[in-house]
Amino acid sequence: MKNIQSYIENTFSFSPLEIEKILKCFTLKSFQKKEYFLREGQYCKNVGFVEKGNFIYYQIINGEEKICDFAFENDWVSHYKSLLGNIPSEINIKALENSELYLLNIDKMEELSQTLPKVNLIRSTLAEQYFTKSTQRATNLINLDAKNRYQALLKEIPFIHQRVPQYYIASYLGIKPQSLSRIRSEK
Amino acid sequence: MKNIQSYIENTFSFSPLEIEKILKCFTLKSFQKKEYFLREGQYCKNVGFVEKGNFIYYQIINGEEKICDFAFENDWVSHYKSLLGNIPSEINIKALENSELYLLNIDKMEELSQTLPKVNLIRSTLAEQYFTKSTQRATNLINLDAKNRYQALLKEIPFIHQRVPQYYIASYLGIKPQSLSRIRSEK
DNA sequence: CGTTCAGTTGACTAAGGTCAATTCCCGTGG
DNA sequence: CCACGGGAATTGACCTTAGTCAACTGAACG
Repeated sequence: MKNIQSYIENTFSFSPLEIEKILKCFTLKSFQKKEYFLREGQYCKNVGFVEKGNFIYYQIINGEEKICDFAFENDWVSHYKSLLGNIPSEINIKALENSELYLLNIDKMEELSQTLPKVNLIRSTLAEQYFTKSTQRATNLINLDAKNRYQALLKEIPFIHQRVPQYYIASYLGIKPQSLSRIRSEK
Repeated sequence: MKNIQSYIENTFSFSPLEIEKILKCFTLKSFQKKEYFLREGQYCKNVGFVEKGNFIYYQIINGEEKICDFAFENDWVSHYKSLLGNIPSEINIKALENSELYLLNIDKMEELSQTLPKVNLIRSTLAEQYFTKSTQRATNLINLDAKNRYQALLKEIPFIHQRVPQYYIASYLGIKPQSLSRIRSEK
């Protein structure tokens, strides 16, 4: 079965009919490695569900790519601020691997939630997930040193080293690649 | 005129009749200095609009109060995750001064948005504001040193020293009170 | 093979933390 | 009105963590 279907079945209590109705609003799109879901300056009009592959979120600051998030299978991909506020994105979201997303257009979601108010559950789950992730990241940056942030990340995404280059992981943690290398060697 | 009224008039394009309808759903509540809007473990059921006064958001971590947000006049007060997810709060929100909030119950907001769909604008503005604040905080923690974070905060809230003790400001910035004192004297 | 770029390692530096001693400020009670 | 007490803020000396700069290794790919 498709990831998106089992995700929606297991996360919300929709009837088979409702699920069918919801799934019909999504369209499948493939992304090549390094292809962009969203670029700085664009308006984000979709939320995507990662059926396969992975994506990084980053900003260019002082000429450096600063990674601010990852998305793997069963995560949602979107730039919340641009989507909700209808403003240009300050971030870039690109595929690190060949990937597949189920896309849902924001206007379509709006429309769908008229006939099926329970769809608002999806919307608030999405909001909650994004909000939780970014506050947790700030909390970790304040309360944990680099080594503990790294261990927390490994606990959250144990397979990250298999799928993301180490210098991206370091960037996400807010440290230099050299420092992450030392943390790892120190064991 | 009340802050809440001019805020809603200026932020959204509602008709006078709509505004009246919306305002009727809010109730005014006073908070004594040090009184709590929300405590760890409680379920957050309201959003509040700060008519007067100010509030801090904090978590207790390793026995220390870690400040994670402030709210002043014309800000919204709420714990988004608890409100949306209907889960107990991990944070505390308390008044630093004698304050007044206009409270809107989440179920009431739900109900109101049935008859007046434009109310969803308020909801998404709220979400956007919270999301923006927390991602900006994480971005600042990654990209700026303590001095620049302090200057960014002063730019955002120029009057903060008049209304918040310095050790709370330091906590929000993720540094020790001694360090903030040194940053200020160095100027 | 040689080029390139990720990752490692070493030596040194800088930002911020820690511990401790004052000093400042403000509310309270005599 | 003044003196006192207690918490906030400042300052100094020293320490720890992560950054910087640079050299080197190793794997991937043309």
